[in-house]
Amino acid sequence: MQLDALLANLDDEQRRAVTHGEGVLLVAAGAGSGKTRVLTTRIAWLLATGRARPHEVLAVTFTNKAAREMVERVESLLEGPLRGGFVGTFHRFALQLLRRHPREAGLPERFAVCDVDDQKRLLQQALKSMNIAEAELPLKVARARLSAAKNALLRPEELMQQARTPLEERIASVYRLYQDQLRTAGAVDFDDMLQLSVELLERQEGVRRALQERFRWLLVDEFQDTNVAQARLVRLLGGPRPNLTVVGDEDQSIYRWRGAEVENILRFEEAYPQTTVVVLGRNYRSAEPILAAAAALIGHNSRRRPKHLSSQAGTGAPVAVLEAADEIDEARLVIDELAVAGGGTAAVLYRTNAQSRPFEAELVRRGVPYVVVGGTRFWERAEVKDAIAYLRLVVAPHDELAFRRAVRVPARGVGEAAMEHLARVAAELGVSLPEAARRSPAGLSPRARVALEDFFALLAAVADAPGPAAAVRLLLERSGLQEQYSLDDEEDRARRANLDQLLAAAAEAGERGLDLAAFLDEVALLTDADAPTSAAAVVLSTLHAAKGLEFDTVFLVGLEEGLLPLGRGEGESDVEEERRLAYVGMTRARRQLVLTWARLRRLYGHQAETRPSRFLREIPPALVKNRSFAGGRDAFRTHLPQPGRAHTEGPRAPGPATVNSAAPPRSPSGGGGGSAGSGRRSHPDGWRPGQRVRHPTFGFGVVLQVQGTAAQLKVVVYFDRAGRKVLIPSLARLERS
DNA sequence: GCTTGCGGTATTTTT
DNA sequence: TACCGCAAGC
Repeated sequence: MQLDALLANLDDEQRRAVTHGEGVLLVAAGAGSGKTRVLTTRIAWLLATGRARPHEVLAVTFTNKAAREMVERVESLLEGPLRGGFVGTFHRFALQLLRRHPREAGLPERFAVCDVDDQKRLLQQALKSMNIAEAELPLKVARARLSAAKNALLRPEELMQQARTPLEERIASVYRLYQDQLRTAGAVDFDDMLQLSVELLERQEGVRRALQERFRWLLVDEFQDTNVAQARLVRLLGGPRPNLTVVGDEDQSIYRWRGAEVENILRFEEAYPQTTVVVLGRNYRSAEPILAAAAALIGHNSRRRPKHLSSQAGTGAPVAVLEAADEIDEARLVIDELAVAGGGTAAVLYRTNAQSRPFEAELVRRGVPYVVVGGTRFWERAEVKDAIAYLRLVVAPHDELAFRRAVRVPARGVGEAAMEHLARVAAELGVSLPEAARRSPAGLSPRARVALEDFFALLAAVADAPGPAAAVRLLLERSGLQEQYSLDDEEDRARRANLDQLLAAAAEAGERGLDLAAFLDEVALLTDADAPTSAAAVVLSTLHAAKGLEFDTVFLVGLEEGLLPLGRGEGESDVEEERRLAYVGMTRARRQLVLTWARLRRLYGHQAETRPSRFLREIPPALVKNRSFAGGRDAFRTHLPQPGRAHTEGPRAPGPATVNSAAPPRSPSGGGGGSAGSGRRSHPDGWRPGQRVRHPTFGFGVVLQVQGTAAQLKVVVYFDRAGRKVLIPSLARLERS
């Protein structure tokens, strides 16, 4: 691509960031200022000008989705594939590094990656063996503390030294024990990946040098969310004369509770004195009043660089504030308003997942398609993890955690007693737990012994299967994992279908040339099928999950003291993070922003009076159109559009009578709304949003969204009875109906 | 060793 | 209100 063309559509600031040469660059990118565009164009520019060769580029993001998007956009700019460099998440980079140098990192050759469940189980074991009661140190707290320690690069000894109270000492001891057990199991957890990578690079000069020489260009997205370990990793990779670009916005830092250090970006110039700073100050997303309101709000934070964002998205309606009687009324008001808003994408954003309920109920009642972002995600579902545990054991025969999980499901008569016996035998023989089980030692019940023999025979067969798909298919057929779920129960059928999806994912990985081990590594780092950026449905999402998305209309709901900001207004820094959260929510809106609160809210079963959020007061009245309904619902509702054309594809529509009083949220008029993968066009592969389909397990549904093409084709379907599913039509038996 | 009932507890969750 | 994790029965 021509250089001119590459730079043609950038504003001055963006261009300055993109064409910065060597050295350290901080791009302070306000909401909607074209951050991703700058990052991707910069990579393309570095390559196109010959400053960087592809294999010298290391770009890190936080999510797989962001990484994927980055690759796609760079490739489209370059009009060709991007090969040789690394674009991916911090964790993927770290895992790759550890896989390449397990010895140097002090790990066994084929170490396992343990998931959250494994982690909890190990930790629980540790707590139990130390006789620590749940009341003294709840599992959750322990996990959070250990994670925080690891993210801060503290080893058990160091944590012990820092301990001020007996409880802190206990935590440090738990940490040590947990870590020992993890190593004995030959496993690393998520936080280890980063911590061990840092240690590896600090200790092994050769490895460090090699990486520094290879990756001459580093780029980091969402720098405001980095923790100590990640910042340190970046520092080590950069070496003495880094070519480092970081992009971020402290106002959108919302993961402090997970170890993110806003200081990393606020004090970046202290850490890298030679930094050039480019401020992207033009917002291309939100209409003027929305941006002004958001700016006024975030202006109340003190831990930030003062900045000006100017709207390039034109004027629009003032921000509306709606007062509802209670949370049910809130849902009704919002969906009413949605009907009036007409056209474009829309989202309801809330602080806590529990708030989605009334909205779901109301949307179902009216037959409006909707999508809930988050919830229990595919890869976290028990049935999927059970199957994965088997596969892990095939790849790493000594994976104790996988063994413990797999052997329990389906129940085969190997329970706690047998496990304890095996653990003793393992300790005596000095072998791993699965190895002990393989030897079928004396002292087991005959039933357990036979069960174990069958179990390992199955694993051997799976191991011999050619490729991941065959392995999964064999596993599902022979293990009973599929049969343990009935065909009558709705939940169970969904579980079966999820296992089918696992098979589909394995097949897809196989097509990409991955073997079973590589497939599992990928799975370990995967969390979700893509969150929808836009769909022919209303999006319900927590504020956290909405980061990075945008919608024509946004409803930010539950603006009450105690809910947003959440909690009991303890530390001021907590309130600042809550304010950032509200800010992130507001700046998701392109054309229209509606803020709501309810006078009464049912929380944990009790209804209580609320007070409007301080955040509402922090927005100047001039920017807001207040529409309070003292008596609840009246005048406004009479403005409801008439039912009109039936929107028959509505999910869970029991019959025409209840179908539709709200217009389809993405109306055919479209307007300026159609950005990502726009919904209505018919798809070359024959699937299009709105189409009715049928699936042998899920029954009837409607296509919400079509992503990708050909073999990569995925369709998002909202099933009347099973809800939202992402399917791969080439594998799932999906039919038009 | 696996299913039923009770009580305590409640954020947010990129990997 | 709802779920989850623990304690007692088949």
